[in-house]
Amino acid sequence: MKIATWNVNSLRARADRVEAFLERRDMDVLAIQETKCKDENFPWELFERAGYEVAHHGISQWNGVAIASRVGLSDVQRGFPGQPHFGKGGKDPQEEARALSAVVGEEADGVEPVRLWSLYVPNGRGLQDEHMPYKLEWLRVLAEHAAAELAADPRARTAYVGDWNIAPRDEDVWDIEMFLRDGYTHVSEPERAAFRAFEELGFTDPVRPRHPGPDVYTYWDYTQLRFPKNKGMRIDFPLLSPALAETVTDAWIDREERKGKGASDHAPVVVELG
DNA sequence: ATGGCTATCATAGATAGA
Repeated sequence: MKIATWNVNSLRARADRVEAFLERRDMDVLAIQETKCKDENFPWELFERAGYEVAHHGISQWNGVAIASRVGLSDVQRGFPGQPHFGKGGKDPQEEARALSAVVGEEADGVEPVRLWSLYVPNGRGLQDEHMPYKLEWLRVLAEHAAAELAADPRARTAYVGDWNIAPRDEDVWDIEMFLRDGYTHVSEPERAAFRAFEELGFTDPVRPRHPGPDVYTYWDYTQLRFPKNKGMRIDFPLLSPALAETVTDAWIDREERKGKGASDHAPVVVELG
C-alpha cells in the first residue's frame, strides 16, 4: 500500500496536479492538508473520476484536511478528542479543520487496515503570538490521544501524517543561524519538544533514515527563488506506530511536484508499506 | 540591481501561510 501526505495549498488551485500525481505515482491513499475550502466547494468529482473514496473536513477558506483512498475508507473522524479551539484575540474560539482520521486498507484485498490521521498542525505565527501556545496545546492533546491508542494496543497500525509545522533538527532548515538569531518559529525548543513527544511514544519517520539531511526538504517558500536555491524546510512527516514502521519498504519525498508552474509550496511525502 | 510569492473572498485589501 502506497500512502502519501501532501500540503497542497488549496485543492481547487491544485486539482489538475493532484489528479496527475495520483495517476503518475499510482497512489493508493493520499492525506491532504490545506484544502482551503468548505465541503460545498470541495472537488468531489475529481476523486470519483479517479476511482477514490474521499473524506473531507473543511469549515472555512482556511485549513481543511482530507483523505482519499482506493483501498477502502471507513470510520471517518473529524478532529480529535479534546482538540483545542482558536479565536484571534481570545474571541469566539472555534474548532479549526486541522485533523481528519479514517481507517484505510481492506483485509479482503490483503491490505492490513491502517488508522490514518491527516494533520495540519497550527503554524504558531510568531514565538510571542497567541497562536504559539495554541499550537503547543494542540500537539500536547493530540499526543495524549496517540499515547492512549498505543496503550490500548501496542501493536496498533497507526499513522499520523501531515504538515507538522516543526523542523525537528537544525539541519531541517536551510539557515539555522538565521532562524535562531531572528527568532523564527518552527525551530524553537518548545515546538521541537512537542514533536519529540511523539517520537518518545515510539512513532518514527521512515523518510529521514532513507534520505538523511542536510539539504533534504519538503517545503520551499514561493519567494526569493527558494526552490531553485534549495533553501527549504523539512516540516512534513509521516509518523508511524512501531508495528506499522516494521512494514515500510520505502519512503521518499516527491521533489518533482515542487517544480514548474502551479506547484504547491510543499512536496508530497510518500510511504510504501509491504 | 541583493529582490524577486500564492492563495482565500465581502474582488480590494485584509488575512494567512512559514
